[in-house]
Amino acid sequence: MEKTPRLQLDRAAWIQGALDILAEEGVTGVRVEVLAKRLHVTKGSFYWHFKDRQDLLSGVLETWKEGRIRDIVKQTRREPGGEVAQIFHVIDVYSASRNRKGILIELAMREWARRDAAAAAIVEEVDAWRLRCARDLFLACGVPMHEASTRSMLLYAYVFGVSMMNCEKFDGDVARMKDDIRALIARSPTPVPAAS
Amino acid sequence: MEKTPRLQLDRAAWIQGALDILAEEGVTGVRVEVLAKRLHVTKGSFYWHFKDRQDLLSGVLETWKEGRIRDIVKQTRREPGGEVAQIFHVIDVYSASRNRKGILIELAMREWARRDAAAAAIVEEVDAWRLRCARDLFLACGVPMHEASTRSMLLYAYVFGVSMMNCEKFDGDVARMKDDIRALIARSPTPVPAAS
DNA sequence: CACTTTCCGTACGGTAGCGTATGGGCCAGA
DNA sequence: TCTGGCCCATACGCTACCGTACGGAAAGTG
Repeated sequence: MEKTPRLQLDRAAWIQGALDILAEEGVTGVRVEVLAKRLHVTKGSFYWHFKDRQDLLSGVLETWKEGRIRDIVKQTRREPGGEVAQIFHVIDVYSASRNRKGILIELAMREWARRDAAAAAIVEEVDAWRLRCARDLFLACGVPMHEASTRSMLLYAYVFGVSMMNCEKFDGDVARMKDDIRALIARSPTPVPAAS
Repeated sequence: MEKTPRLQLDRAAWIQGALDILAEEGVTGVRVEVLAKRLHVTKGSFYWHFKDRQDLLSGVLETWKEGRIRDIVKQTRREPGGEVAQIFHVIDVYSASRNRKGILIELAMREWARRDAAAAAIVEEVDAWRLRCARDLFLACGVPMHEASTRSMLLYAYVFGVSMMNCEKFDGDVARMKDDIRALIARSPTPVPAAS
């Protein structure tokens, strides 16, 4: 009762290691022999579990995709009454300060997607899920459809934009600026009294 | 009267080629022999102009930094009366749709900066210039200091955020959404009648 | 015409990484 | 105890790079 999961678990271990390296070095850094050394085994093991390097990378893509979709669904599951607070929460969770490794993987993933069609497709799919989920939150706040789309896109673009900047030396009060921006994005200036 | 510039021009040619590859493949892609092949010469030439690969990369950093600083200064040089229009202009110029190669270099640069201290310092410097220039534009529009800082950061983060997304399949009317976002960022909700 | 400097080609040693072949330990089941 | 499948180690050939050594052509300089 452990044989089949044992094999799967080993594939998962390789993939997890690959994700670690991906965060540190990018796609070009995930190399079979380096990864093997890190897991204290040799290539012999790797080529038993995987057909080749591309096979591993496909596994990484699939694993990442499923994890990200599960996560955004979880983070935006509506708890009645707290919709606005939840938008703040989402911005925090996906911000660079916390969740450092997640952001690094995110960036590596997009760098990868720029040069690989398969990765691009996965990233696109994840982006679509996230944009939909964020938009649904705005809709639940009473923001009309079109503006909900716009704001969710701004939210998403902003979150990834700041993760690429080292803005700590721009102005002393970056924290307060980020709060202001967060409020600017989450606030609903057209509350719409009621639908109809 | 051509000797000194001739040598400099050759270094510049190598650096230009390196920037091309940087846009396509990232830092790890700029390799001496590959670059040489692209320029239809051999490594022998390269190691005449450069001490080693790192020497080339340093040149790339320096060249890019100077170009970017010159550019942001040029794009935000105040033309009296058109400050708001100029903010729109800046957003357009630094947007992903046009200037494709520039954006690719930008992203590659940041990927590089994440793993190299020298590159990180250069990027930080360029970011600081751009944030200052953008903030000055908002100030010229009558936006108070603190909000000018906030808005310039949002502008900057947004522009680079969208450049990382393939949002074309999220909603049919991405163009209109982008217009709305642009207006949201550029608009000044606290016009401030006059200073004092 | 020598002589030097500039610039590039060729050849070499060395490392890192991919994928394959092959063997061997270990454990289950007959 | 023997056997076959599971999992990994070792060894090999191959390619892509880096950096160095050296030689040679071309062009300037006296």
